[in-house]
Amino acid sequence: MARTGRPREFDRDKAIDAATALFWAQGYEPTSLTQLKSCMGNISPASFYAAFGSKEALFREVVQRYLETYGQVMAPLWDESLSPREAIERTLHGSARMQSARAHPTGCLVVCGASNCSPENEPVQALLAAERQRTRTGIRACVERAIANGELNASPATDVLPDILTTFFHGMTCEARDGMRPDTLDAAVTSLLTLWDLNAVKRGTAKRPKKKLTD
Amino acid sequence: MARTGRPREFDRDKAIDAATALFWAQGYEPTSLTQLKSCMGNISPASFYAAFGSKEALFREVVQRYLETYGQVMAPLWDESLSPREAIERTLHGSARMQSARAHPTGCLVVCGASNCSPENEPVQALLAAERQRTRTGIRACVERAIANGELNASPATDVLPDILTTFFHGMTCEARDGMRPDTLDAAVTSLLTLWDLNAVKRGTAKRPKKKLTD
DNA sequence: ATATATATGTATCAATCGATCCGTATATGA
DNA sequence: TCATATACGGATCGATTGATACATATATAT
Repeated sequence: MARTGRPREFDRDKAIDAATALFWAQGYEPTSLTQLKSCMGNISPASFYAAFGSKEALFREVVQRYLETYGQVMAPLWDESLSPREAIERTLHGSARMQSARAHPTGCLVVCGASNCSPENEPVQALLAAERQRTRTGIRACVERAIANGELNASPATDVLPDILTTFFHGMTCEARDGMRPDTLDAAVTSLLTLWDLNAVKRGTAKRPKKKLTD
Repeated sequence: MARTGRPREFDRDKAIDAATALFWAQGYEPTSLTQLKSCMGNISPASFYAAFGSKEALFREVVQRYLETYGQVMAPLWDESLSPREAIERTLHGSARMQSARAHPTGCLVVCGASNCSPENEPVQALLAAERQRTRTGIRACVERAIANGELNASPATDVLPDILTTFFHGMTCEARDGMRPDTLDAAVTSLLTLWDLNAVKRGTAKRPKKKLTD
């Protein structure tokens, strides 16, 4: 049964998409209610607050939407049907291309969405920090699974491999924002994964590139 | 000869240091004049504007100060008395420890000082972006010098090496801000540099670690 | 002593911030 | 038809933003 009351005159989903683009490009704090209402189709303050509650509540919906769409480039991290190497590879390549694509703001909303924040908006910071931590955990789990699988050697190098991958991953936001091209970022990912292969257990059927590692 | 007029009642240098800490921790836009005046010793608006001109002008002085102090961890990049490998190594290790030190805000001011910015403050963004570009150029120059010196092979892997190093370098800000410990970040740098050594030209006197690469 | 130059304290500016109130419009349910 | 529920337009809230005005205080220069 349809909901009672006067129907909304704007598309709530499209409004969230528009807000996502704005928050993604500018970050949480610099994005004003005026800008938001404007990009959502010049809706009134009353409509805004009735539909979303507050700026922070809208941002939380935006993050949720982002994670369900663009953020799905990270999904391979938690897909245990993939080999750990493939999971990492797909995640990094996918993220590199997504973050540097020109169809939307560059970089990662989770990394740069609230990187400059007043103390009063610490909860917003914390929301994104928790999500970044989830990524770290996912990357580390892949490496540990590879060690458990016998795909990677256990060694000091594989101990720090998650930190390297994570640091590089988070650095892509800065590079993409500063204009690095998708192909360039993608090639960097490919080469970085040499660090994985260096520590791969050598077998007849090992997943190693056919070309020389250094080429 | 001493300057005419009533002398300033606060220490301009210390005020800039205090402002640096604040801008570093919060970023340009979220840092208010009220906070700045407060941390500078409760100076008045008149004193502030007489001494610094504007919030943006102060920020430019702060960036200058930062580059001359903390930012000097990057100096090896342009020190041609060092081998390229040493220059990169010292820069990354020094930056890793500086950015994660607890004596001051974590991360790099140049990376995160204006990462969330309204369109109206684009010049501030541009100031830091130009500095980041300078870093990229410096890193690339080191790699190219190493190739010219014969320390590194010219190859697709060395072509993308600057991009990998730069991306990792810029990612350290996120990791440091999220609490990564100095030793951890430092160890990641050490391991990342394996990518350099993989492409080092092999000679009897080559600068290669004595231990196995993967350890 | 007087002029000049700079700094300070206080009050205040216009603009914008996120958010709320109120009267009205438009839908459904009984 | 009338009650209920939701959305809308527009005015406005108090707080804060970066910045300025003006009178006064304190130094040097002549």
